[in-house]
Formats: sequence, C-alpha cells, structure tokens
Amino acid sequence: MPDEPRWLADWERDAWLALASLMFKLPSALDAQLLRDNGLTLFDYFVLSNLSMVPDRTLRLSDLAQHTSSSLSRLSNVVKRLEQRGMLRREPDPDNPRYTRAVLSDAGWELVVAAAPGHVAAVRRFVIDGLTKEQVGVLREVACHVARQVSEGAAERPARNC
Amino acid sequence: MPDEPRWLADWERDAWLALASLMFKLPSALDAQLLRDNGLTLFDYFVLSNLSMVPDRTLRLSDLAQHTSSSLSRLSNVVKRLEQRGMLRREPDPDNPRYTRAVLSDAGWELVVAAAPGHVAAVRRFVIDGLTKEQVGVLREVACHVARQVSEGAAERPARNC
DNA sequence: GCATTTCGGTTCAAGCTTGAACTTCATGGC
DNA sequence: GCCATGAAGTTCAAGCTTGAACCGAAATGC
Repeated sequence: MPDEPRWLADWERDAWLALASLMFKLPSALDAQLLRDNGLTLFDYFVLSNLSMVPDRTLRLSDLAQHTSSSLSRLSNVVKRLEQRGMLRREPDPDNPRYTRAVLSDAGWELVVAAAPGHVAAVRRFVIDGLTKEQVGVLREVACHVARQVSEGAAERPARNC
Repeated sequence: MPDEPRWLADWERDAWLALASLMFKLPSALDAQLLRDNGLTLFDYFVLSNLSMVPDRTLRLSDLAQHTSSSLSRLSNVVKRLEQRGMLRREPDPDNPRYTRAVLSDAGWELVVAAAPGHVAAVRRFVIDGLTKEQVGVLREVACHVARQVSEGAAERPARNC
C-alpha cells in the first residue's frame, strides 16, 4: 500500500528478530514448567494469580479479561474449566446482575500459593536474573510501549501497569 | 521447593508484568494484520520469509525449525498446509535422503513480497517506532538473553541472531 | 413507555498446537 | 555383516484458541 515501505535497518531488524524469538519460546517454556509442576498453563496461572491479589479474591470477568490481556471468549472457556476443577466459582454480581464475578476458592488459593515459587524461579531464570537494573528498567519501558501501541491500535485501554 | 523463594522486587515485577502483557498481545496483533491482509499467520510468514532469504530458497526442515523457534511437529503441519496451497514444495535432500528440504515456490516468493510491507509497517508501529536507538539496542540485548536462557534450559542451541 | 442499541458473557464449529507413538534411515560398536 | 541407537519427519488424538453468532439485561433515544 505505501509507495516505498520503510524497511527496517539492520539494528532494528536484529532487535525485532530477537524479540520474535522470545515471543515464540518464552510462553512455551513457562507453560511447560507450570504444567509439569502444577498442572496449570501460564494463562490459568495468571487468572488465579490476579484473583489472589485483589480484595475479596473476586473480579468481574470483563475486568479479569483486561488484567490478563485476553478475549472474553478465551477467558470464559478457561474460567469454566477452572470452575469444574473447583479452583474458583462464578456468581452473578449482586450490585448489577448483568456482570459475572469470579471468586477464588480456597483450593484455588492453595494452588496459586503452591505454584508461585516455581513460577517465580522460572521467571527469574529465563528473564530477570543476569540483567542489570538498567536493562530491566528499559525492558519495562519498552514492553509498556509495545503493549500501549497494540492496545490503542485495537482501540482498547492499555493495561494498568503501564 | 526452595526454602525461601526469592520473590520479585517491585521494579522487577513491573518489568515482568509488562513483558507478559506484550507476550499475550503482540502475537495476536501481528497475526491479525497478516491474516486480514494476506491470509497468513505470523508463523506462516516466518516460514516463508526464512526461505526467501536463503540461497536457493531452500532449507532442511530441521534447520527451518531452528530458525523459527518451533517444534518439528508444528513445522511439519504448517509446511504441509503451505505445500497444499502451493507456496512451497517438499523434496528429499539429494545429498542425504534422510533429510527433507522445503523449497519456496514462485507463488510463495510473491506472497512474501506482497506481505512484507504491511508486516514491516505493523512491526514499526507496534514495536520499533517511538523507541530511541538506545532502547532498541537494549531490547535486542534483553531479548537475546531471554532466548538464550530458554534454549539452554531446554538444552538446545540458541538462535543464530544472538 | 417502547424500540433500539450496547454491553457482558456464553457457545459452537473450525482451525491450530502439542506430545506421544511410529517409521525410516543412517551411524556406531563389535 | 548385524544389532542397537539415534536423528529426521510424520501422524494422530486430545486439548486450546478464535471469531462469529447468539442471548439476556441494561441503558439510551425519542
């Protein structure tokens, strides 16, 4: 469509290819650790972890979808499976029955608590450890920038941690 | 398992959550652009693009799997579909019939050429543009570090661009 | 008030990925 | 030469994700 596309310079292309490699590998590596040790996917873990860090361990599904950068459709399926496993329950929001709230169960709480150390260790090993404080700072800036660009391209609000 | 897990400090956790948000959103955003404009997933594009940049537009499947950070199983499926669409063909390696080579067809070449400008524009918009040269440099370092950590944890060789 | 739109959420089919099992072929030991 | 081992690919079932269609309830327009 553009007459003369602005190709990437070498230093830009290298950064992009490295990021692409990360994008393809890191999720499977974290999935593998959690699945092996706790029977959870990374996405499952994020859902439970978000609930565990919030007052009353309760969130509306639409808020949870924002927190986990996921579609409502995907979240609905995952929450259904987690409910069948007894990790949380769904209930209509008493304030406004149009909303559905997900409430973490005790079993769900215990599962997050059990899974957290191994997961954090994996995040340290794969990402954080071995980087300088400056590199971690820039990583945060860059990742926030990307998340913001993607969200605004899709006309959504950016995640709250940016 | 560890007696006292080393939790993440706030500044580490913020960087990790931002990266996680990127990991969840960026692939779908790039998939969406390519799928809409050229009927390709990001992974399809990577396969064709790798072939297009190599002598004879030909690679062994196992090498291609390394280049695209994918399992052989996934690659085998994707290559089969791309072959059915006429974008490439498979043939036994004449040097060593144990290997299978993927050869980009003319239609495949034209598809990559047609898809590249829009894809590069998306990469610019979502990732590169708006960052300083220093940030892009650190992004490359960090992403290479992560890719290396993940690969060595899985006892594989790191990707060649690191 | 009534109709329309919008929002939150669910469901379903289609497609993709994963991991394990399997096949084939080459290589190494003896 | 012969068996065992391992690497390269393929296949298949099971599970997950996606997007579109759908439903019910609230808000909005008039």
